[in-house]
Amino acid sequence: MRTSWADSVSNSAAEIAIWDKNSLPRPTRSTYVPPHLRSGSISDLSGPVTGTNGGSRWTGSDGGGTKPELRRQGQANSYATAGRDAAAGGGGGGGGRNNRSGGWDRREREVNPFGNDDKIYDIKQNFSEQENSGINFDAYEDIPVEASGENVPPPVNTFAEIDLGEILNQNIRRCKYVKPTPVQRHAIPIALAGKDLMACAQTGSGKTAAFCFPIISGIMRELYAQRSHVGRTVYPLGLILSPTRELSCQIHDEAKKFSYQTGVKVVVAYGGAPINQQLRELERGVDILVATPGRLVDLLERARVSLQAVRYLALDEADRMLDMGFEPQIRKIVEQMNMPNRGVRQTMLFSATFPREIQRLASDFLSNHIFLAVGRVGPSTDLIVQRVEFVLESDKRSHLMDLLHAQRENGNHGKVSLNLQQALTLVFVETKKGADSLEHWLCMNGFPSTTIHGDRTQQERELALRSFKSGKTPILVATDVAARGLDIPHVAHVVNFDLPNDIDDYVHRIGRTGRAGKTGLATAFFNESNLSLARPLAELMQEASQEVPAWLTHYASRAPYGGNKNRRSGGRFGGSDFRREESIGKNLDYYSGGNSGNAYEGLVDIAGGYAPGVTSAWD
DNA sequence: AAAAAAC
Repeated sequence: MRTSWADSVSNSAAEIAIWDKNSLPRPTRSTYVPPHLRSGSISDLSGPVTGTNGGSRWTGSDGGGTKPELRRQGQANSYATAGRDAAAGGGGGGGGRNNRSGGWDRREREVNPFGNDDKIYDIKQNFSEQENSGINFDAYEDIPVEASGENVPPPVNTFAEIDLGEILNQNIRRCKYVKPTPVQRHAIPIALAGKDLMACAQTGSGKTAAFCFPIISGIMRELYAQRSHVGRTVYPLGLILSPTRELSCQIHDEAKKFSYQTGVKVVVAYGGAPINQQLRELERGVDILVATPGRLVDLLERARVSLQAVRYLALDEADRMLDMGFEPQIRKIVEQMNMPNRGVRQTMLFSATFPREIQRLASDFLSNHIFLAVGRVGPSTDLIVQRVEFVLESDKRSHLMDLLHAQRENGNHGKVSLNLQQALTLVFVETKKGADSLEHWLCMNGFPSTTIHGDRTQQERELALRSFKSGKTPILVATDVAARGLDIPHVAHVVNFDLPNDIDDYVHRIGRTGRAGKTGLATAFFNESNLSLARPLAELMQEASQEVPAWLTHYASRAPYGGNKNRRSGGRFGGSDFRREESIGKNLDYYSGGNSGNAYEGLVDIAGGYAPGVTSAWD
């Protein structure tokens, strides 16, 4: 039972004040409240805990030009700790809140995310290297990059140049990151400069880090960004949204590594799992919340989370988040839930694919953003070999069986490998029912498989993913729930048993292989029910220097024009800035476009005029 | 038409 004091606080003082740190006195540090005292009798906290303002400094979310500082009002029971301030200095203390005496310690020891969590990922032990050191950086040297917008900060070449501070540098070393990937080289300076960002880039090349490091660093540096709560409502400073539960988990796992010992607390919330545990986790404090939209809305409606203090918003797989199914929910979260306005918060959108319509939608959430596109790895050949085969619906199963037998006999497509390193095969189908049925059939025919789709319980989904990752069931039959973002090492083969209707989905699906500089194979079963995909698929494959079968070219040439309805934004690698494209449409003058001052491009002649609908960078 | 996402 909450005390009346707490109730009155939550009624009257729930606002997060925004003020200018330069013109207002800095609040004195609030009293630390150890976790075991928090949910209990708050009234022990000697009433108003500090605060220099009278509590009337609420100014709404009008930025007034410069980015204002978001602050808790003083009179509530803020329990921000001193840890972050010291941690931001990067030196002396050698750690964040958790290392500090009087910190969270003892009761809540931060689990070392680099430590012995190999129960889940035990297959890694069987592979020769850590994942990240396996990245083939040479392949990244010459990739094309486009960045447009005002005052684009130049890219960096090393992590040292970025100056994220010693604690983050240690985590970078622990992650075995040697040097930043292309998306990191470009995106991190942009994000650190406080700019909004729309980025097309590969997930396999460290996209998560590209938005996590700036957010963590920003929260550490910001002396005024203190963790706070009012009653049972918590106020995260960073919010990361993703379209599937598994992807949210994955981002959370990574973010925990990046934030280790920084004192920045990352919590994940998603549906299908008991909410109580997530609530407890939130109550213990949250700086960065990683969530799927549905569960977040639930938490917001229960008033267990408020977005009022959000300073950093990141949407992963942003084009999916803004497509027809998700857009209303995202709009609700971003525009109708008290989140600071664009321009006040910093917004970062990441995806491999950014159709122009989605870019236009997304610009509602952005303020004078920089558009960044990082091209695919390698100039003409690719890490993913794509094959298309004409397979009648009725022949699909036996054809798959042939492939799997051949694969089994060849080992990993001819690669010399240990038994342990058996190739993982990811099979995409159209429907949940189809997934179950194919999985059952494969198992009956001697191919240990499992399946992941939205009709399975979350427990089943997570078990399936673990079983697949570990190699216990080296075949995973999946719907599009697994198409995006999931980083599953050692997927050697992606089979599009049923092709998707949207070429972007195809791009994301095949991107589950050929990750982190490794090679992969993607096989698609094409038949007359995929006619609308013929043209974009043929174009995509041609662009990626893949062998396009004559019959596919034939279908493509006869395909109805509507096959291009999901028209991509043009440009040869991952799309280009729709603002620029629209200005081209108006006056054909490339560089006089209103929004694209000071653009730079690397290594690619953007003005070359590529057909719309062609692009080849994947997430 | 299907998939995903809350209870």
